[in-house]
Amino acid sequence: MSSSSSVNSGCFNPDCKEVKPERLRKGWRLRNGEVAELCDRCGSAYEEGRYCETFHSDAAGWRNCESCGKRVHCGCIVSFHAVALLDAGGVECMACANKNFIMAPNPVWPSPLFLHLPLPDRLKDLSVKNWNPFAGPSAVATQWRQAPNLWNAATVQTELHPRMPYEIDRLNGIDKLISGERPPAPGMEKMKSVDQSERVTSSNHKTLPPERFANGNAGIDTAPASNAFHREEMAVDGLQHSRRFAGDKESIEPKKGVIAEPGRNTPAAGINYEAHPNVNMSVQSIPKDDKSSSHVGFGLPYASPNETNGPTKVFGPQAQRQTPPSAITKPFLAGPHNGVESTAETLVRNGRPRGDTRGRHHLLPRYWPRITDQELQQISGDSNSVITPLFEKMLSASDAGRIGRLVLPKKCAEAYFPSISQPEGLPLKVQDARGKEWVFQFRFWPNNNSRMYVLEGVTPCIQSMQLQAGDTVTFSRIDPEGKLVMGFRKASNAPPSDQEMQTPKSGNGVPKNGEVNSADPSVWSKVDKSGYIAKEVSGAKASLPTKRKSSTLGSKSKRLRIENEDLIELKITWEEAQGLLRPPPNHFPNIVMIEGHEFEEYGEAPVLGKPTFCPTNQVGEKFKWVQCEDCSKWRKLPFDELLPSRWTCSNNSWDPKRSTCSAAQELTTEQLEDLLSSKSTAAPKKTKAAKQVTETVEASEGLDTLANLAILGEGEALPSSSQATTKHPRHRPGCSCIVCIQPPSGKGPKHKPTCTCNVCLTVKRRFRTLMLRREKRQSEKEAETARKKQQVLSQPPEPEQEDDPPLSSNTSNSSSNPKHPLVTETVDEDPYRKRPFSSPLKGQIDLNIQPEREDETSPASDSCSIMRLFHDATERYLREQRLSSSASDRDPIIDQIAPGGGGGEAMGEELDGVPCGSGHLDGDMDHPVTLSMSMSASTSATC
DNA sequence: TCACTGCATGGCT
DNA sequence: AAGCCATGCAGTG
Repeated sequence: MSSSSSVNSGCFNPDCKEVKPERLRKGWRLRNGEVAELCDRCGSAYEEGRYCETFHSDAAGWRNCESCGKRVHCGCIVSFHAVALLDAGGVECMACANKNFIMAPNPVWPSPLFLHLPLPDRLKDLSVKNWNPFAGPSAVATQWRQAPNLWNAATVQTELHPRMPYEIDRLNGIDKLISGERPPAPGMEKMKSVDQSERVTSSNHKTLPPERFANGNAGIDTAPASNAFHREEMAVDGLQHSRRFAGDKESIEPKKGVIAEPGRNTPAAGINYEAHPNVNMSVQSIPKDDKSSSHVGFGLPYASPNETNGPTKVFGPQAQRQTPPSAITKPFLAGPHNGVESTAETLVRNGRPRGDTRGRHHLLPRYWPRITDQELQQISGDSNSVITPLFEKMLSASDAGRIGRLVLPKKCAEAYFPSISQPEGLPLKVQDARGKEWVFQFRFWPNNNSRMYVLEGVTPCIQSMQLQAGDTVTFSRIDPEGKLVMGFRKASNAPPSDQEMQTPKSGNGVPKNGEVNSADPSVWSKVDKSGYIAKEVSGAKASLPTKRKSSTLGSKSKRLRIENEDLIELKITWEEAQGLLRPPPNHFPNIVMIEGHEFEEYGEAPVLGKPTFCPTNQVGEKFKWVQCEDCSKWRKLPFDELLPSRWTCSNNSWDPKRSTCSAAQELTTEQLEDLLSSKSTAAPKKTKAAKQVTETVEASEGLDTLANLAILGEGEALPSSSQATTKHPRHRPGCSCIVCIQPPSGKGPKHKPTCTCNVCLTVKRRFRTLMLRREKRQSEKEAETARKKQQVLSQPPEPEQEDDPPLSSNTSNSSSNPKHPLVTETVDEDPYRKRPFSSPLKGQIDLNIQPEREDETSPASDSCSIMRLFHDATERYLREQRLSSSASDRDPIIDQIAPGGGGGEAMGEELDGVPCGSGHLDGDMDHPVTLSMSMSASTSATC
């Protein structure tokens, strides 16, 4: 401390007799930025507003309140905040000033007075139920630069020393600024005076719901916004108010200088740090693009959507932009929704000048917290906690990846998180859904003259919450505890408008829906390093972020994802997916038995559709049975009935009596089972569907996916379908290909050569289909070649680079053949053809292949792995054929691939010789099929 | 070889 | 066109 009194026996008060106080209490902010330390007695006097009466009774500067006549001291740093200077001259005590402020028709003038209100008075007069955010007991909490801290209730107050103007700044690391390290703030430098009449409306003050004040949100301003304010901004604002009050706008600049220069840090400067929530009311009409709004300090950048419904709905056009307008009703709810200037929060944040922030005054909608009032209520529970949604963010693959870094939206970070000046940042305590506290490192990286904020060390938390890419984390604050809560919303959950977005919480402000979803951690998958997400994401609706560079939608798609509730993620088992495949019209599938499993084979792309079955009754009438996706009851429909993507009983216009879910099912489950089992096609799946009624909801989600996919048409047609899945960037939500249906890398069963899982079986089955096609093409090709040879008898045929090589030939030199992608895709596997079965994938099927990329070579691992499957598939298929098929039914493919009937390696060698493709094979065989299904299943007709 | 860290890159708003 | 930010990637241990 620079004061001579600092040499005093510990108590800063030179008049104090206390030599060695047991403990020191915080007093007023000194000009050097430090805080006067007082003994208990002096500190108590200070806190109670008796300091000057006690120690300065004989000093000059005593005046009488113009209103109540009370004697007030206005001549020292201690008492500075206890008086208000009146426009007409004279002074008022804070009590009167406060009263007048509240009641005055034009509340503008007193605003600065509040800045001067000594803490004790502030607390008493304002009856602020502080929603204070982060003024918690922890050191971390004190890092928060939240304006509302100024209005912390006593509970908070006790956690800290009495709130003095500078003190808060110090707590937030602003002391540095005061010490001269504070960089120039554009908002200050460019600060313009704004007509008070534009910034404040008396009605606002008068009509503020009590809780507004109770929350410390001071009317229009809401918590987050308040939080967003930086001390600097507040200071600026305070200055402005102060100067306005003094009727000397021009003197603002000098004042700013005072703030920035510790040596000149006068009490007046200190005032600037004493923003008052009430003053926040003054910002509404600040032109949003007016940088001067930065000074706003008082104007919370964000206001709750509620506010648009309330008496304080005075915001500009942006105020109308709240997302789900009806979603949030709590007055205290705050968020960026209103779009009210957020410039202030960033202009001088972190002590760095904010460049051009015009037009970026509010958070992007994608970060708006979409929490309903109900959710807030649930979060706050029975307690008096006040939940302040701050922002939310959908987890990207990077966020959810193992790297453990959650990229924070810059504005959010700067608005709601503590100010950090060093890249190392600081630890941040965050409470998760289960009330568990985590400490993340909140830091930033310099990035293009800007910053990139991240939360590090989030992996454990994210895993704990079972979050994946596509899920959304929400940051809220619980007051008065001031805890930062990291809630979450699963991608599968309904959007806020459904009021399902977040959920009852576990008392700590955490939504429960996620917990519900994650009740069984076993069903959750982790996001692997590649950013794949598990298909098990419960529910069907998902909005998955994709790799930015592989996405055709980019950031724009984010909003689409958010808003497009039709987006769903495949969540069915492979078996279920199999059951969704129907033979195309006028085609009858071949039933193939592989390892005792019955599979359909389609000569052409199958139809994708809802799980219906179309039996024929005794009189030859054909009809269709379809399952309601709500109640899982099966309903009978005309055979030619076209089904929507989601069919429920309510869609049953054909049978009004059974157009509600409450209507009884026409057939018993047993009868249905009989029907299903008697149906030859897709028996496994359909039988299962009939039997496992309880699982039909889940299945139907998958059906939804597939049906939607079919209805929506081919991939790029709609954003939803064009969006690559995180699981497999090249695939689309709803993709039923083997890549997408198989558990993510590292999850699920290992695929050994003897594996008989559905995935492997499917690979085998499709391999056979491929072989059949290839055989057919090959035959055609050979015929064509023969014709050519006849035409050029005397000349040796040109190497047909463009043609499919014979099945038995080495295809290593084959090049891309646009005419025969199926074939040409197989060439890339050549380098790996002869590799032994030692896949580096260790038995897994690597999903990270890009079937569409015919010009690329899949990793060797893919090749090996897939090849192994093909080997195995063929092997088993042959075995099966030998067992179950007659000689006359021999598959030409078999004859060709396994002429020797050998097994094992021999078989593998034979197969290697077949240009069947490696990693591409999957995509070749599968993905195109998926697309075909999409196209051919446009009606979901499945019969 | 892997995990981690910090910065760079570039698509997108 | 500046800035944001998802992601890549080199360096390091």
